[in-house]
Formats: sequence, C-alpha cells, structure tokens
Amino acid sequence: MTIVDSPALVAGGGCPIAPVVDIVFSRWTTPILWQLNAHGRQRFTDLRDLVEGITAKVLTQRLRQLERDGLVERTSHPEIPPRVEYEITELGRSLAPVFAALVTWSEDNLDRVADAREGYDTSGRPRP
Amino acid sequence: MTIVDSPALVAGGGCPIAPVVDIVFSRWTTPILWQLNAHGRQRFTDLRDLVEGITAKVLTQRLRQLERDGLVERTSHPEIPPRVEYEITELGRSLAPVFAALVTWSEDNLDRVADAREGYDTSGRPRP
DNA sequence: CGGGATCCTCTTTGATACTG
DNA sequence: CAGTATCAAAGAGGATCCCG
Repeated sequence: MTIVDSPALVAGGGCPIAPVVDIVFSRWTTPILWQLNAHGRQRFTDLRDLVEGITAKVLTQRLRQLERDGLVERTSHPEIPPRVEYEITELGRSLAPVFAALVTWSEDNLDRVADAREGYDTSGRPRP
Repeated sequence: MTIVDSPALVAGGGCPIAPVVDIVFSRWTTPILWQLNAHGRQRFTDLRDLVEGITAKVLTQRLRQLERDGLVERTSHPEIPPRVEYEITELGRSLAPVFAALVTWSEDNLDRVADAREGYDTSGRPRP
C-alpha cells in the first residue's frame, strides 16, 4: 500500500489531491511554511513570534509533522540554554508553484468571494 | 474591512494565502468540488454517494459554505419528492490551475514524502 | 428526497505548570 | 530555551428522529 491509496485518501472521498491537502493544508502548516520560506532558518521562539496566534504546544506538533513529511528540517544544538533551529527543505520549497497559484487566484478572485458572501447573506439563502 | 484583513487572516499567522486556504481547503471542500467538477451537476444524494465517507449533515454544511462563497450553485425544484441539484460555478472552475498544480506536485513529490516518513519513523526522530 | 433539530462522542485546542 | 505533561474547554463530527 502506497501513500496514494492509504486510508486517508479513501476517506478523502475519492479525490486524487486529498493526500496533498492533508500534508500541506492541515491547520497552521501553511503559515509556518510561509514564514520559514520568507525569513529563512528560525529558532523555535522566533518562529512562534512570526506565526501570530499559535501556541508553543501546537507549533511543536505541527513542526514534528512537517519534519516527518520532509518539508522542514530540525537542527538541535546541544548547548545550555538549548538552541533549536528550523528550516524549510528543498522539498518544502518545491511547493512554491502551488503557493504562487494560490496567490494569483487570491488576487483575481478573493473579492468575488466577498461579493458572493454579501449577496448570500443579504438575500440569497436557500429557499425550500 | 475587506476579506484580506479579516480576523481569519490575522489568525492565520500573517500569511497572505490564509484566506484562500480557509475557503478552498477546509475539510471535505476539495473532494466536493472535485466530484462536482468531474461529474457535473448532481443531486444531493448522488453527490453524497460520490464523496465517500461524508454524512448528509456534514455535506449540507459544506455545501452551504461553498454556496455562500460562490463556488457552488444550488438549484431547488419545488416538486414532491423534492429535488435539489448542485453545480460548480465559473468561480469554482477558476480554481482549476490551483488543483492542477497540486496534481503535478503530487505526481512529482508524494513518494518523497513517503520516503521521508519512513526515514523519520525508522531512525530520524528528534534527539535532544 | 433533502434536509433541520437534537443529543452525544471524540478529537483538537487552550491554559497552566514543570523540566533538562 | 525548547519543549513535555496535565487538565479543562471547545468545536467538529456521527447517529438518530422527524418533517415538508
């Protein structure tokens, strides 16, 4: 069994991109990758400050997951006090085209979503 | 206040693509859009069967959200028994390049993620 | 048939305290 | 500093029943 026919994909409703979505777009992973890509190698605390709103506990969880998936590399310096640095990997950087496509779509269509929401909230709600 | 400086984005850790991620990659939305795009207009029950694993309640919630965001259009036929059809909109189809980028990335890199996971689980776990 | 309402479970998250 | 442990809170999701 490979990653593409894992239970996660089957649970994804028969959608070919369900695995990537699980890997790249689970909660907090996008901001973490974005900040690591924008600011380079970061210490744990500095990264926590860059990713606004995240707690240390959750940041640790997400970094472990990203490290396991090969998108982020962890470097521990055996010093006192301890120093741990995180860096985006080449595999992580290979997501750049995906992120670029999302930026483009945002610029072109985010205001259309806002319009749709306004119309829906005003008068478009489902009628039976 | 526009959609791009909404609380959701601020909570997204200062990441420019956080709004799109909220809209497009919340749970189940990708499989739903994928199936609607692949199979065209669908009745509620048929769509539920296409999206494996989803319950009627959750499908309704997600469809409401997608309709509000303008990605899906709902058509209700006042008959007995009732008939409701869902269809992807032009705005929804404009996501095609994003989805295509994800397919490409999957084909090129999903096995690398699998390798990274195996290495991590075998011997790569964080050492203090 | 397409849901809405209700109840209940279970995972995720937050807050706080503690340690090598 | 960079976590881990623990407990409490919250929200998502499932199961079931009912209605137009």
